[in-house]
Amino acid sequence: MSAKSPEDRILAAIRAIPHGQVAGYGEVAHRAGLPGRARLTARILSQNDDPALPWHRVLRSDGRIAFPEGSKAFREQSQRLRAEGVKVEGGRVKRPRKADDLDAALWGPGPR
DNA sequence: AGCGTGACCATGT
DNA sequence: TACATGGCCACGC
Repeated sequence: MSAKSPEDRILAAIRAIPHGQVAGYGEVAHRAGLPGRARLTARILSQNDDPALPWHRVLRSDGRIAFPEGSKAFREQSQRLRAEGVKVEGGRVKRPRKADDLDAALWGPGPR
């Protein structure tokens, strides 16, 4: 059967991140069935060459962009995130907490 | 085999 | 929130 390599799993986990949402490196690794391999995720992304991979949805665990502020990649990532409705301020991503998310679900873009 | 480096993380202060 | 420390794992020299 398909004995997938860790790389394939991580890539799949990243592709599984919904539009407008973000995830941490460790979180991605965990979802890929590789707990504790956050650095592996980072390395995969640095080596990836798939333009269809939503790498911009992957951030550090504290919601910060993993690039130095002002760098090219940094601007690229923040811009893409904003294009998906994610707020980015000071190199940090305002990620909706559960409570805020619930609020948004009730009063925000949802039905009614 | 040892050492340094890296798109990291959890914990403590 | 910011900084320091220890841990993790893969790669190159």
